[in-house]
Amino acid sequence: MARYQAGIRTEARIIDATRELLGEVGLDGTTLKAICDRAGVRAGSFYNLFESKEGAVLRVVKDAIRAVDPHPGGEAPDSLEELVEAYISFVTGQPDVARVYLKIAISGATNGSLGDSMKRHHHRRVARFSSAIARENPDLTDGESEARAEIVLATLSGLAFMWMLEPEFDFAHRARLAVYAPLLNH
Amino acid sequence: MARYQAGIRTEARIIDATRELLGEVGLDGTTLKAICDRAGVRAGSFYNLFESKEGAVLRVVKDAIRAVDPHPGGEAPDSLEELVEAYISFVTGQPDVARVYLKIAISGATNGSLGDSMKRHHHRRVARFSSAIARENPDLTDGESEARAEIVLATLSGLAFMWMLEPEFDFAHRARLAVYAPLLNH
DNA sequence: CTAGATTTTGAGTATACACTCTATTTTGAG
DNA sequence: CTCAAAATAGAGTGTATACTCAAAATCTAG
Repeated sequence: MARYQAGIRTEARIIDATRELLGEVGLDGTTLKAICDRAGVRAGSFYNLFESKEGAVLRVVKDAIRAVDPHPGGEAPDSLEELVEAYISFVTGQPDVARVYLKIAISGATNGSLGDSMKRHHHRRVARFSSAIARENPDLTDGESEARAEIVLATLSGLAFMWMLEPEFDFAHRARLAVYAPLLNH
Repeated sequence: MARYQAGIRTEARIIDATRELLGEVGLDGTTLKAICDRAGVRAGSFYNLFESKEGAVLRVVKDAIRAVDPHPGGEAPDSLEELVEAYISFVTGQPDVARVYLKIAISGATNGSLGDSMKRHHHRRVARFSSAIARENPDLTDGESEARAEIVLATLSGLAFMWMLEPEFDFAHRARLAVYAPLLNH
């Protein structure tokens, strides 16, 4: 009944390979053969450990979603700065996971069960940022806070996509400039 | 030697079907069968008019890229406001084409010849926005203008992605708020 | 109307995919 | 050491894909 060490190590290698591939070549490039080749495993071993390819992909994607928002309860009293810095740490500290998150956010967001999951996650994030902004700017209406939260999140996402386009793009620097400085001169 | 009307109409139907599918289900969901079914055509007719599936996809994608930036020469003396309003018109006025542009920007941007094309397009756009910002803010250094251009473009892209996630999202309103108002209170 | 060119058809090909199954090897608790 | 359970290998299955081709249908200039 107890699992053997070999199987546990193999499972980890498969998950690593899946995450790397999702970040490098996206969802449709992550074929079973590619996963098995990179993990140094045959198809039979894969299916001894996972019910389907989708199973491995979902594990990686759910981990990525969780990594970008570690307190889904919404109880953490984060400031906007903390939220922004957490996102910057996420992108710069776990680039593999971040790439998976960003690729899936678009390619899988508009259809499938993954899309619903992404939508819920997005609304949680907007609410999170919105309440932080409202806390720091008590004169704003709910709608104004939410609008600003959406704009901050859109900017961070857009900059992260630029970073994906060119890995040398200084995401952290641009993100701080965008959020902490006014967008245009006034 | 001269082409027949039937073939020209069929070609247009195939291009329309390809554009719709790319916007609805993305690159990998746009199969040859799906294109032919929607266009009311058999595979043989498709290949009488196009060299490959990629050929039809590239025509649609290049049209989409051209639609978002109608003056690639860079000679048009656009203001930032004109550039932003042009982008808003693009998203709200040609949603099909915009969806194709946004989907491909991510799913196809990191690999393949399409990726290079997208990178060049991106740099052209940054330069375009950057020179508009520099023109309107002569006290900024080149680096500062470019940074602000990247931030404006990231925000517009991010908001457009939110619009893709939920078609009811008021993209135009949020975009104007983001660009013309300071991001946070000051 | 006619004939040559264009277009359309639809069965057929090759390949890649996710996944299965059985035989074999490896593991580790007793 | 033993042996049942767990893990692995690798050939094999069915399906979907992009693409081909020869024959039939359709078009349009003259």
